[in-house]
Amino acid sequence: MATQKTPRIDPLTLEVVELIGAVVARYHEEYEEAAAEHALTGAQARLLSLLSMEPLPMRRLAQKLKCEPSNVTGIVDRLETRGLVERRPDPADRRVKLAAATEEGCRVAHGLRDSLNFAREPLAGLSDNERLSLRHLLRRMLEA
Amino acid sequence: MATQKTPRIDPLTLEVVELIGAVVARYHEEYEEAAAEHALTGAQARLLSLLSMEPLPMRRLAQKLKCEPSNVTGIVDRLETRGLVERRPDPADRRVKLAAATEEGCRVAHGLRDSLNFAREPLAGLSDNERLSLRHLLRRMLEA
DNA sequence: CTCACATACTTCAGTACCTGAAACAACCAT
DNA sequence: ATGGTTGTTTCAGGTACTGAAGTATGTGAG
Repeated sequence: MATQKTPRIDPLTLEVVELIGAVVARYHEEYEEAAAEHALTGAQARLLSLLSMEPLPMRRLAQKLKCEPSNVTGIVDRLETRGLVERRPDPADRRVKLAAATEEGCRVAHGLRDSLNFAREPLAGLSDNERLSLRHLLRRMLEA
Repeated sequence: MATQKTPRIDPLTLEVVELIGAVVARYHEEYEEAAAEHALTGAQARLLSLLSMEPLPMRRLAQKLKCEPSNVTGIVDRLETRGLVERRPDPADRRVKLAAATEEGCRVAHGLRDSLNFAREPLAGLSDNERLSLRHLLRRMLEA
């Protein structure tokens, strides 16, 4: 177990991994860029996007963002200061605070989604058939 | 221009974008996880991986990481404190400091690459033909 | 050669993000 | 009622990042 590292490096797999890395890098780049256009950080944009669908307790936000609840407090604080998010009491449980996007917050979230042109640009060059097989392959990768 | 947002949302494209988002999320998750196993942050892991190929001036590192040079100083500082990276003078230009992975740094970088199992797990379920067409599609996406 | 300008790196102040521990309030089971 | 659990916040500590200022070195025009 000591001498044999990366037993057989299938060159095809290696290249695919590299390509995925490139896609990931590009996706992130464009996401941060789109967020910055709306004066949001990446974390703020992700959180606001979640809230634009439905209000969520802080706890759930932390789970979805895969971080500690204490972290969410700060991000929501900053968004609340800017009037994009508000905290509402949960009628069913007085411990819980529901974070919800304000009307303005929803507008910003939609603008963000629209300017997230990673959708159009790189996918535009693909035919419908190519998109179909891409969908199939990505699904298979993710179900593993 | 006010009423008509996201003119026609091709559902197929939308789903593919969503799937790419999921792949990106998963990739990042696993990358950070692999880095953490070696007591590295994501930024440190990326920088160390670059240096494990060849020594680079701080300036080049900033370009590759798409951040300010002043930021690289701090990351290299932390890695240098742990003996994973060292600063060498550039014989050709005394202004330049070449950051280079130490022997220990190279070991950690290789360990990182090995434990980056996003390669094996999700791609393992794909046949060679599927990998080939995935490669083709990713290439086409990136060349745009 | 010298002077002005550009380049490479660092330092510093300021912000955001993130974690883990501790505090607090509210829920819930016994 | 009591004791344990859960949801949120606060705080301390650390990393990441930017932009401005500072230092040292290279370089080109005169």
